[in-house]
Amino acid sequence: MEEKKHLVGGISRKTLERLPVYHHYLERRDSEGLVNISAPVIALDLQLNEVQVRKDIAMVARSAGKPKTGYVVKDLIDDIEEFLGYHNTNQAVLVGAGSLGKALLSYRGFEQYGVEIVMAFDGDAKKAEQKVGEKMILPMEKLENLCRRMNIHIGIITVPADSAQEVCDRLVDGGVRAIWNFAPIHLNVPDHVLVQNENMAVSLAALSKYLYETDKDAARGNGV
Amino acid sequence: MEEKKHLVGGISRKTLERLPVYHHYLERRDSEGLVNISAPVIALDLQLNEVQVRKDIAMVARSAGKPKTGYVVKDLIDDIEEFLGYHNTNQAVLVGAGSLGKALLSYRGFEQYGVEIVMAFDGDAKKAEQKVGEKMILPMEKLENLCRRMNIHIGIITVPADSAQEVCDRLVDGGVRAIWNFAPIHLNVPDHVLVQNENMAVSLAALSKYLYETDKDAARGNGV
DNA sequence: TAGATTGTTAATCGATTAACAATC
DNA sequence: TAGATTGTTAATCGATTAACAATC
Repeated sequence: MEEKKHLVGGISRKTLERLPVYHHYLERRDSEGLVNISAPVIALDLQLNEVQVRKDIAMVARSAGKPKTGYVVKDLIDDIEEFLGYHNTNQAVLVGAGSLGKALLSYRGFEQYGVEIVMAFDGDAKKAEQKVGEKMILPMEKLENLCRRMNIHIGIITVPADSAQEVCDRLVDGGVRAIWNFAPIHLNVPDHVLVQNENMAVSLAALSKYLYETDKDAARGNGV
Repeated sequence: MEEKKHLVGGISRKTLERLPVYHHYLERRDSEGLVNISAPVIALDLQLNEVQVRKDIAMVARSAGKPKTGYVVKDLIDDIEEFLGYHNTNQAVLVGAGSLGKALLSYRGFEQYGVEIVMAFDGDAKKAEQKVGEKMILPMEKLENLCRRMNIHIGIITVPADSAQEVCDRLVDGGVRAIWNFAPIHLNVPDHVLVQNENMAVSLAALSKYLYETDKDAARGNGV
């Protein structure tokens, strides 16, 4: 019953993380006119292990690579796109039209990955009824109802941590099955709902920590 | 020589990811007036293993927990903040004042984690010399020079993937030692530089994939 | 005291890397 | 053919979980 921890659809989380990186890399190599590519070359350029590259590719490729020549770049791109579902667009709603929320609303980049934000919700009456780009900001009251009626399955949470769990519950009530959470908080959800944490605090923590440690080492080294 | 892969300052990456989650959780419990807390309770609420919680705490806590009573909530909060360096602020620059970049510029939340964005750079002359909130957007020419002069060690990359590597190189030239990369691309950096990828494409891929798989399963189940 | 909880050592699990036969 | 590269099986490594003695 605790399946979804490491695997999403039979593929390890780590592999899933690398696929978009391969994808972008291959697109670039393709635009340079490269036709074939081998695992060792990919591994070298992306600083990965070549066996790992081969195994990742084996998870998604529909045709095998050829010894000596490697893989067909264009095929690999297609296979990754197909596997990640870049072509079947999912509609999403965003809750919390603060600065981060508005940025995501106006960000074009997501459609490339098959996700389209169609509208936003915000508890603040002043924000509601405004528009960001083409997208309406609606009052929270309409959330569950609209999600259900429009058959929306992805919710993006950009509210402060305090209200994130409540928003999460309401999204789930509205039929949302996948949640992209920008609040630095653990969300409790039913088993059938996937939570994807975009935890910026984590990244910042890692950065600060690294600088702190290296500064400390440097100070020690210098005898300062 | 390949140390920094899993560990940042002696602590495993996974533990580092959980620390901000504990931190926020403990702040909430503290605000509820809770004085002591035990690992099993934390584990239950955050859906983690209790031994894992205890080990994570052991990495950062300066005083041991007491059998039967557990840990002092306030001490734990202090210890995590101290460990993650929330108190020693690092200045950062941001490169790429598109919609995402502007959002991060105007986002208040980072200062809480010890990172302050002091200015931004953009190649577009029209954007340069504008301001977002209190923060100047400056032309790219000044990047290396200003980073050096202001002794800035964190660079945030929000340019399109095509120019990310070039921007990265220039940040490193400017003396930046930690890079927060929002472009969906692998960055090559010298050994002493830490790259933290905030790979939104990964999250979206996981979400899409999950929905696709569960829809597929449902369709199979229904015989549709 | 009895029992909940700690910290730690040992067992398990998953992901990465190495070794190698197959093949174009 | 010779050798680069594939796919796969086995070994290693790290992180998670289980087991347990110590203790308040």
